[in-house]
Amino acid sequence: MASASSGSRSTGTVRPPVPGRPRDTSRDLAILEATLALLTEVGYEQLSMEAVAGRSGAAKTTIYRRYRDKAALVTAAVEHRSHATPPEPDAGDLRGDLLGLVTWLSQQIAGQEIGLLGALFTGMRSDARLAEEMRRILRRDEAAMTDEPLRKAIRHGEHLAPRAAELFAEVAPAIIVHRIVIAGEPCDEAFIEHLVDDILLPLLRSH
Amino acid sequence: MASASSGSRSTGTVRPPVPGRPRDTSRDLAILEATLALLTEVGYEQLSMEAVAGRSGAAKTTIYRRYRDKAALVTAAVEHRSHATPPEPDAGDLRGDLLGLVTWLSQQIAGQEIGLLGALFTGMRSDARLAEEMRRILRRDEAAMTDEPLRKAIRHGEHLAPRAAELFAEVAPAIIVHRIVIAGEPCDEAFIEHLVDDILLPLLRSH
Amino acid sequence: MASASSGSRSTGTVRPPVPGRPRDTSRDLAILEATLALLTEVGYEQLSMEAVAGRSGAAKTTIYRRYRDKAALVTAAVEHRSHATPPEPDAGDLRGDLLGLVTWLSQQIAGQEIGLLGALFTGMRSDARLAEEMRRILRRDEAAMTDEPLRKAIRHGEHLAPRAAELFAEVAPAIIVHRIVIAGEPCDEAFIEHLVDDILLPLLRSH
Amino acid sequence: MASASSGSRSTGTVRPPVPGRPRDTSRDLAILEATLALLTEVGYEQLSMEAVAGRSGAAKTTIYRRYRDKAALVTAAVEHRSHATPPEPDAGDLRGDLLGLVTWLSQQIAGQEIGLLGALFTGMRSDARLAEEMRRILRRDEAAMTDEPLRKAIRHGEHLAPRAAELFAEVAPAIIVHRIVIAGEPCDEAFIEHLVDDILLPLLRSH
DNA sequence: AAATAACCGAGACGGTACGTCAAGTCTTGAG
DNA sequence: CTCAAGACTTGACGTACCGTCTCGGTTATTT
Repeated sequence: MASASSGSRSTGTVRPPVPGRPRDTSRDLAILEATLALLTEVGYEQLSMEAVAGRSGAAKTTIYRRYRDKAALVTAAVEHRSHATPPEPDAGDLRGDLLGLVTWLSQQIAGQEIGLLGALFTGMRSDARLAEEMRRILRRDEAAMTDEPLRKAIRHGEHLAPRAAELFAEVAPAIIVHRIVIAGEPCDEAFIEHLVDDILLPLLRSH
Repeated sequence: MASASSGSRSTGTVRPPVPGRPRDTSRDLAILEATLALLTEVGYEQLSMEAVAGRSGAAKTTIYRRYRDKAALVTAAVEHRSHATPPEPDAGDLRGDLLGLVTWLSQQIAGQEIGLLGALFTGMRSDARLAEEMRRILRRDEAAMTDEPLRKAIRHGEHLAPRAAELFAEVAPAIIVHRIVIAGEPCDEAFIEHLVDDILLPLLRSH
Repeated sequence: MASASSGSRSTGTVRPPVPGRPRDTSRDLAILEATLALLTEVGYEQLSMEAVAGRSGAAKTTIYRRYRDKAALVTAAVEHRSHATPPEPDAGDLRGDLLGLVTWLSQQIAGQEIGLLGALFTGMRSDARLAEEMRRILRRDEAAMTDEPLRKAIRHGEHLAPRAAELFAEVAPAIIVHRIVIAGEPCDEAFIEHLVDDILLPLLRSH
Repeated sequence: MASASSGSRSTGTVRPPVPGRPRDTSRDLAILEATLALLTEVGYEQLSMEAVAGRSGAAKTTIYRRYRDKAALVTAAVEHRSHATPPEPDAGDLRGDLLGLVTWLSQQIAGQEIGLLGALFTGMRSDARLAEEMRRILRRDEAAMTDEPLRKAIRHGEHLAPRAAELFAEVAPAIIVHRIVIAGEPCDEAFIEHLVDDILLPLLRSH
């Protein structure tokens, strides 16, 4: 990858000391945070490497040493952002848990995933490897936001469809993303109730 | 509309004789077709006005006289493309009809909608009006591809959920787009059967 | 050459009207004059295309459309500068005429040729064609400054060496350039008298 | 001097024992030879410190510890190169001796001096002290190549102009450099004969 | 023997300028 | 007024070197 995930994380043994001046980790942080800020402010298209350099106080070369191009930079920035943890299901019944989970999920998608989708579209053609990397992040995030939380939500032994968690992970994010991007409408309370009552609950309860 | 065109097309009355050389309608066609071809070949980001001008044989001026920028051009080009008509349901049973419809639908999305999504992401920040236009097209197309066909498919009086057609139109395209874009996997036969058997049929039959 | 000397200058007939917007000649002028000014101020090495663009008010692309690189630009700028005309010999005797001519010649070389020599050294390796062009200018200028003036100076029928004019053109500029560049000393009155009395006159009068 | 080196090499007295690891003299040699090689290959302008470091196997730090910048490095490299000794005059007559001397001289200039001239042009504006240093080397070399050899050549008591040696040292290198740099033509046999017969001999014999 | 100090390689760092590309605007001559 | 052609300004791209600055590690002399 552009940014070394370096590996060798758990060898336990001494790592062979790389020669030369080590990278300044404070630069990494400044670059990624400037990228995230600009991504939120102006979107993927309008985000320029020049602006990232300016805001982060790093030279352009310092950025390019780490990330081969804009798409890689944005990927890393999104990868780096703090991972929000889903809320604990606490409503006591499945419908309440689902409402809470879907509400939180739609906020996460609206706030964070949209920027990454721009990078995905741009990089898709020119760099398949990079596109795959972005997809990996998106999938991992969606899984984290849906899979485990749902298993908790259905702990009450309700009589649900087999593979209910997988179904939820497949359907809920798809419909939320579709609404935000294609429909261009916010995920308000009415929509979330509709999603839970008319789609998710019938689906999960079907056998 | 982005395109100033439209004007005076079928008023029936005398059109005020505009002075000067009239627009060459063959240019319109050449421009839009070059745009569509390039959109398919290289994607939205890599599509350059320069290349459209070169391939269509039109001058850049001629393009900008019609479309104020790249996003508007792509919007018009997608708007212009020939509208495919959904297949007639002919399997005799609901599952067979759904399989046929979903197969055709996923091909349409994979082939045509993806290009427009790039324009949508680009234009979203800079031009809300344009984004809305692109969404209008996407919504209209999805509706055309789902609403009417489904009504035909359920003509047999099966015992379906109320508003089954709306549900289908909301769920099916969302999941297909999500699979293509986020998962990056093709909509092959196995996936389509899964979509129909595990998601759509349970959902439509729930009451 | 990078800049079209275009030719067709004396065809007398209509020149086939090239399509497209013609180049803005005011840009040519501004670019060349900014180049000359900067060349004088900071020298060849420190002259940057960026600075030329800034001072001339032209975009970098406008410069690169005309001149493929810095060396070509400087060549054109020096080519463009106003050609000074040598003084009329009016001293009445050969020595006086030579003193006047050499004085003027050394001023020209000190003021104008030095900048071009930097471009010559830079371009020599990377672009033989360009180097040849610069040499052509240098030779032409030196010839104009030495050949014709000397013929006038020796009009009195003095008993000079055959090919005296060629000898002068070969020796005088060489020694002047050498003094300025290698010795790094100015061509003051004492040096000029030395050059005329100890080198040029003996040489021209030898038979 | 640019290089702080030199010091204390043959004073015979005790040199104040500087603490710390002494400089690795093998590095000096590698750096200077890499510089000379690159200077010949690509010329002054294209010679980069990075390339010198790469070829010499030395780190950039090690170079900059010795030479403050490119011009100083090149100066030192040219200073360091082996000094060729002029051929003994052995033709028996003045013309033959001059032909031999000028032939050798033009080879030296073509092979070694040209590179230094690039450094001279570059450094002239930015660092007068450095330019003066380069001029010192050039002058010293030219003097070594012309002064002493000529005195030997004219040992036969020929009837020559007073200060003939100085005249030769002033005229011959100037014309050779001029031909190579400005005319861009090689110093072949015909030119050398012309230089000796039409310029040097008449000049030296004039009284 | 230890401490100190300068050396060395490697390479990261903030910069400047490069030469290129595409965007969107402007200007010509011809129709 | 339209068209093709192409010049124009603007702004960002990604690259190459510049000269400086850490690093880990290596010799030397001095305590």
